[in-house]
Amino acid sequence: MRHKKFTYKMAYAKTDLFDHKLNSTAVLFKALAHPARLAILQYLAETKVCITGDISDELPLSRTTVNQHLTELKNVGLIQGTVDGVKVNYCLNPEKLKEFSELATSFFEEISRQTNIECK
Amino acid sequence: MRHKKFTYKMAYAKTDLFDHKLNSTAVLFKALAHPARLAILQYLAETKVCITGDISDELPLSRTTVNQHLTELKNVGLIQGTVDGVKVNYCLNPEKLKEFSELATSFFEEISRQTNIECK
DNA sequence: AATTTATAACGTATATTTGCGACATAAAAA
DNA sequence: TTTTTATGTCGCAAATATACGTTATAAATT
Repeated sequence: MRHKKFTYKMAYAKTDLFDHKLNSTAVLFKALAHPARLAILQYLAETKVCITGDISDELPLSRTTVNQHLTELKNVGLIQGTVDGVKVNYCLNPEKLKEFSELATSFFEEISRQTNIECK
Repeated sequence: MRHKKFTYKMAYAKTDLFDHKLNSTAVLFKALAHPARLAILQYLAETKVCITGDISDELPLSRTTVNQHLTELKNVGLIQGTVDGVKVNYCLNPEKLKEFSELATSFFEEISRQTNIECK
């Protein structure tokens, strides 16, 4: 235990106690932490044409759930949706995608720099 | 709704319905989806010397919670722990780290291939 | 105007994650 | 041997995540 000066009783969500960049990176990884969301991204990448939300026909999930995942991806900016009458055309956001890719890559590079570690 | 032939009543954890590689990738991202775990990895990378579990002194979290995060990282193979008497020396697993890095990179590349998408 | 279609929003149930204190264990030190 | 030290395990509480049905809304179609 050795004298912790932190005595919060609240549980969970202590993300504000960490470095800003670490949080951003974690948020990025969290957005990609579900196969459905990865599948959605892949689907949007394959069908170059922007596709409406009925991606649910391609996934073993209900429309509601897919919509929820879409919203999550939209919240982090990985995809965009433009309204077209009743429909919504979704597509990838290349800029954000690149930004995220670089963030992930830099994290891996940063911690992979010293590989000469021996865990005896 | 358009005629879904999926009528599971069970909620949650439908990961078995997705592609194996997608699941692996999602598991990887999930392991990195918390700032504490990222901080632990960074700490282990900085202190080249393998360090014991009292990484908790470096983080605003209790020893128990840190231990939990360490276990998660151990479960996916990102870190290793070798017993040394009462202590446990933790260190990064360079191979797994590289493997994960490549998996992430290939995913990003795969979906970033076609960037000429216009979300009109 | 009534119906269809596509989405989003709301509410709910369940599973998982996060966080922690308390206790157990075992090696090392006194 | 008693005490200290370092870890791990257990159980609990609270917050989130996941999944889905139902309902609401609004554009398009009939």
